[in-house]
Amino acid sequence: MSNKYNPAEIEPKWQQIWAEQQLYKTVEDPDRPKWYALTMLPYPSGDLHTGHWYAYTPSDAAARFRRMNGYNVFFPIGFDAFGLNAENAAIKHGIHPAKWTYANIERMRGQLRRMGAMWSWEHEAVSCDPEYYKWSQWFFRKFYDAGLAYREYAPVDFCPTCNTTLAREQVWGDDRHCERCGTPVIKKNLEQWKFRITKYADELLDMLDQIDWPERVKVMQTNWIGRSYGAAVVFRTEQGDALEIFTTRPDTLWGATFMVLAPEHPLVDAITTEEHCAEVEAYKEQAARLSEIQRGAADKEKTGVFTGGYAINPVNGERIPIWIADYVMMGYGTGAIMAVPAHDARDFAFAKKYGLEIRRVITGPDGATGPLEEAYDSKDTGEMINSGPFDGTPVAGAVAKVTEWLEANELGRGAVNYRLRDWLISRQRMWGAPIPIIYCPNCGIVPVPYEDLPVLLPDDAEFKPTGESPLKYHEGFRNVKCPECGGDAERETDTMDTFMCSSWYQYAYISPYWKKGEKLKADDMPWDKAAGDYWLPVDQYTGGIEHATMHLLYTRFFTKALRDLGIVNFDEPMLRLFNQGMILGPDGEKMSKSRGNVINPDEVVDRYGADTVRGYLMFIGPWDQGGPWDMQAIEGVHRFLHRVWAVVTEDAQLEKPLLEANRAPDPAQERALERKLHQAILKVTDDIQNFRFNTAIATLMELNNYLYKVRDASVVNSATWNKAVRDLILMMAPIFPHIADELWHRQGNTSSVHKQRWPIGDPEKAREEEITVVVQINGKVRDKLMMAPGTPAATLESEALRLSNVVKWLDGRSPRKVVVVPDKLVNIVV
RNA sequence: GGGUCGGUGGCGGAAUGGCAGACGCAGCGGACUUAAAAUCCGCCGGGGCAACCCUUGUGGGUUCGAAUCCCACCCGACCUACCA
Repeated sequence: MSNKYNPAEIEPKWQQIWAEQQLYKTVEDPDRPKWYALTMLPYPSGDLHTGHWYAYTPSDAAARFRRMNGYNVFFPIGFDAFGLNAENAAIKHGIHPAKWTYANIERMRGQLRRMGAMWSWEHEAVSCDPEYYKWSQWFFRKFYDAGLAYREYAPVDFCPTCNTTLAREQVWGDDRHCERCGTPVIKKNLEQWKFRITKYADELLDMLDQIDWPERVKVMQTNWIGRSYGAAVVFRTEQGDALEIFTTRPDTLWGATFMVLAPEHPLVDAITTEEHCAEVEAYKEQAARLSEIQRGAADKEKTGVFTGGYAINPVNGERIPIWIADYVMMGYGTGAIMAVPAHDARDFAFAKKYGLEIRRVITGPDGATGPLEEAYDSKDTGEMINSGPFDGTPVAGAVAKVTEWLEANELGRGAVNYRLRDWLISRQRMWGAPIPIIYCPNCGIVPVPYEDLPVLLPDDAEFKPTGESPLKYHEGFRNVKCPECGGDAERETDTMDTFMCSSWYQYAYISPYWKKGEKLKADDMPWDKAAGDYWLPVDQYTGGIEHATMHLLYTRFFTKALRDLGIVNFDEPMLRLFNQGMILGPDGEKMSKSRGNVINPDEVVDRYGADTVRGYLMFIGPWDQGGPWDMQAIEGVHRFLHRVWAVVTEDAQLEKPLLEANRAPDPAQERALERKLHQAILKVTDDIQNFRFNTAIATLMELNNYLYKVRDASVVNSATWNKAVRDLILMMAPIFPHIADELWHRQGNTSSVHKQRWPIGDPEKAREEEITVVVQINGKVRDKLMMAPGTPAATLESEALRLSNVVKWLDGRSPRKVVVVPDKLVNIVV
């Protein structure tokens, strides 16, 4: 056995021993509290990068900590294995996506094992396995039966590079680009499958209060769902067509001097007069073209054209012109607005530009009624004017009063509007779970019967460089007999959004590939119910913030849908969430091949070992903050491990009697060490519990430095010393699992350090016997007192006033006031 | 435009109303070595010989006392956006 710390030797050794002893195998145990620790599963790109290490090793440390604290911890891992990369590789290299994917998974399993994490590998789930996607299809079928899955012809976002439609959540940024590849999306009119997530809009919003998630994720989801209260008011065109609008300001209805429709609005053609026809057509075309590129920045100059048509304002019977403009979106509200230029900035700008009437219906804060320089949009200050029966009504509370009046007069009603759209799940790609639907010329849309699941992906698909899904051209796949009439029919060739597969993986882990090879039924249970009842829901979820309005929204919806289907009996899938930050390259920029700032974790592990890499990543700073990789700073953590190794193994080799005969035990030193130890235990316990790994490691370093300081003193090999060394090893176990187990065994233990209980810090033993009390004069430190804790304020004051420095600074003046904070300070004010 | 988070030594960061800079990196000095590396010990915000003074983006405020709380502003990161 080598006496030097050699991670290359001990790390593979312990990884093998842990695997052989099935140290991390999980079984349900009703006698222990359960803890389901989940971390976002990787996409099998083929290489584990530093970001994976940054996401996974701290969550592993937290899981290990829970385990040492008596929890029965479930910490599974798997692969989100469908997706376009595999398909692109297939087109490029002519290999089937499954082959590419499974080869990558195999490689990544090896890389993941090098982290030394405590994953329950026996629960691994791979979403592209037919025994997995059989259930993804089963859920689709359940949603279809429940009316939560439907097919709709509508304008949708399409990525021309990925050759597929996208959900609204997967279109990002100002330029509306594809979340996956960055290409700006285009609009297409297509018939697509959607999930009715909007049914749960209120619940998704309101239940955010019940989960312990980071505030910024809650804010992002709140904004994304975008609930706003107001009124729906029905205007009429002169031809008599109803023209419904949504407004958050029904109190400004009397100020509506024109209306604006989105260029795509279905009534545009009906209201456009012959005279304006050419202009309107031209504008519509321009808007359509623009939306394909992009409608541009928000501060863009507003444009629009008059249709020649008029509408009747229901509250005052006024005839107002109808315009079309691209600042009104078909995808929000009804695609039509009443324009109140006096009290809406956008309408104001539009009215100014086109010379439309601006009529003030709310007074200014000072009672002003004159012409406006800019839109006045206060909901709190002012009163209504030029508003018929409401003149004189204070604007605060006016929305409710007007809404009531609208309802009483059957002109409109209170309404809630959401920004959230239904989740478009159709993807025109091959490498995904096929949507289990058959189109029959006689029977129409026919869902694949439960017992016929899964609808398998063909393994002889032909990949064309056109980027189109091979399923479309695969006769054997596409042609099918109708399950109802037995006649010739065709399968749906679109597959499901991969976010569908990752919406339920936390359940798949419970019993991976449940009912393997069995036929499914409508009333099946997708996992072992008893195991699910024990483990669910997830107690702690960790992962990146980039999924705030995608995966994290979808999986919440999914769980609510499952609850309504009677499959789960809770409302929220993940009770706590923590978002780690992003690890950056040494230059402080996002790691990327093109920047050449990528740190390859394999190489760093080769050089320093997994424990050092784990510890370094956790030592950089707060986990949710991320930060740049520092080539040199990692040495500090590595050095720390060497120093721990040295002090522990040297001590073990000493084999000297408990205390050398010529040295008397020094109770003061022993007490000091004991105090330091218990302070460290309390601090490290609190820190790890709250994911503050950086300060936890700093505390371990401090304790180790202290051991160095006292190692030549008479405490060495005393019971106090041995306890300190033992607890240091225990506290290192979650973050540095390999070196901890090695040192633990070298201390003579035979059972793994990872089966031990976390040390308990005793606040009594951690307490200082003497406290430095700062003595200030006018808030400036002038002297210090060493006092016993709990010394009464009066004593502190009189002691402080006797200090020579204090006497000198007072210079004969008498204190005006003395502030005493026991155990902290005395502040003398003159 | 709106929202969220942040701004502390040469660097990563600690301290969330009570001694600013824990811990680590880099740097400096010393021990060991023929020498270097490694290791160990010490120093390490700025000014000043010193007593002391200055110092947490800027300016105000609250307080006996502010990096921490409040107001205004500047800068940065992320999210979001003609949302009616």
